[in-house]
This record gives sequence, C-alpha cells and structure tokens, in this order.
Amino acid sequence: MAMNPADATIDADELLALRLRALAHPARLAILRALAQTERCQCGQIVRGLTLAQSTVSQHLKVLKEAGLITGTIEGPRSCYCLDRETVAMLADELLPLLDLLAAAPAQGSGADNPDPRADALV
Amino acid sequence: MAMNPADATIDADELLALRLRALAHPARLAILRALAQTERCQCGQIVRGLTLAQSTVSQHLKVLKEAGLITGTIEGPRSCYCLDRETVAMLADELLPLLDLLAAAPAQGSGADNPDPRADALV
DNA sequence: ATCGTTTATCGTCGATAGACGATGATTTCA
DNA sequence: TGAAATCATCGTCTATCGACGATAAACGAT
Repeated sequence: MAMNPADATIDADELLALRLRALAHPARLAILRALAQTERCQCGQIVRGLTLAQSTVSQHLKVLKEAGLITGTIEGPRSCYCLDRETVAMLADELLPLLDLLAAAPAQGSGADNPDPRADALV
Repeated sequence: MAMNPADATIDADELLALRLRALAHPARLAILRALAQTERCQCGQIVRGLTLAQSTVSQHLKVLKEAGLITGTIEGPRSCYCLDRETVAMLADELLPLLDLLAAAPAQGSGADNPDPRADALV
C-alpha cells in the first residue's frame, strides 16, 4: 500500500498528516461513512448522495485514494470504490495512542513549576 | 470552548473536520506532543524546538487554538500555552467510533451483490 | 523613560485546496 | 456502427495555507 515514489521520503508524521488531511473534509467524511455501509459503491451513487458536481466528488475520491483510505477499481464503464479497512485500522492504531498521549496528564517531572523544561524533545 | 460567532452555523462534521485539519500538519503534531510532555510551555521554547520562524510557529499555535485543542494565556511579556486535554478527549470520543465504523465490516443486508443499495443515506 | 525581550499581527509570496464546466476515454446497449 | 452512460482528467477560478520578514504591542529591567 502506498508505494508511489513520492512516499519514499515521507516520514511517519507526514504520512499521518496526509491521512488526517484526507479525513478533514465534510464531504470526504460523508463519502467514507457511505462506503462503510455498503462496502462496494459506485461513483454515481456517491455523486447522487452529495450536492456536489461529479468532477468534485471524483477529486475527493482521488484524495481518499491517495491517502490509502479507499481503493478504486474500474468495472466496465463504472468505478467501484471500497474502503481500505486495513489502512483505516492502521490509522486508528496510530491515532489512538497519540490522542491518549495528548489527553493524559503530563509525565511526572515536567511539572508546571519547572522553570527549565527541555524543549529539545520537539524535533 | 469554541464560542466564537463563526461556530454558530457549524455542523458536527465541519467541527470535526476543522479539528482534524488542525491536527493534519507535522509541525502542529510536534507542537502538540511537546505540550503533552510539559503541560505549560512558552512560545519561545516551541520556536527553539522547531526549525521554523517565530511568526510561523505563532500561526500554527493560532490554528491549534482556534480548533480548541490548546489554550493560550498571556503571562506578562510571554505566552503560556497548554493542551486543552478536555477538547482532545472529546475529539477522541468522536473519532474512535468513526474509525471503528470505518474499520468494521459493513452492516448486513448491504452486501456486495446488492444491485440497488440506497445511496441516499449519504446526506 | 528607555531598552531589550517576547510574542502577535500584518503584508507578501508561492503553492495548494476546492469547486465547477468541458472534454475525453471506455464500455454497454440498441 | 452509433448513441448513451459513466467516470477521470484538464483547465480555470477563487480562497486558503504555509512560510517568511518586518513591525507593533506588552512587559520587565535598568
């Protein structure tokens, strides 16, 4: 999955950001939810379900596909899109620990009163 | 949290997309991780930890603040930023069911061979 | 009162996102 | 073979992002 050359020099955070960015649009959220229900979905069905032009929907599908969240196969004159549930699960596995880390109390020793917390841990 | 007037006409997906978009940048991920460690962090520490101009970091902080993910308070000549762990937790609570839904097998009855799946469930 | 420090904001620039219509490619059906 | 349907891609337009330097604002220290 995701073997196009542009990914060669992508670090983990860039890939995560790419996928989050793919999620970060109401139309794409709607598309993903629709795919979650029907498993296989033709482009036209998605277009009819949204109030967007066909070309716009096609571009959203392309973004989702480039992020690896969906797969698209051509079937005759139409295209069949499917969720890539494996990639979604991988994203979840990456995202949940991160959100846990962010929501949890900070590690001991770097309390609020520390006048000199190391900021070098950033990069 | 997030009471600025622009939010008045925002639906749930737009708010979710706004927050995902705030997450979807490597620099902002790094900032959030740093804040997770130290709880209270001055802007200057974050700037020194990244290889970005101070003004750029300030803009990233603004994006995170507008998404409600962090809070910023002025303390004398400097600013103290904190994670809004409550909002992060709320985001996680919204995101996890969504990712579960996307990663899980589709609901029965809308199988692959159904020639006429309803697509109206989209909007 | 002035200077230095720290941070936010402004203005600018190039790049990208998001929308659309038009066009093209491909396949099915008559 | 020709016509219709379906979808991807192209070109265009506007708006926003992401980066920077320069500047302004706020405060502490001298």
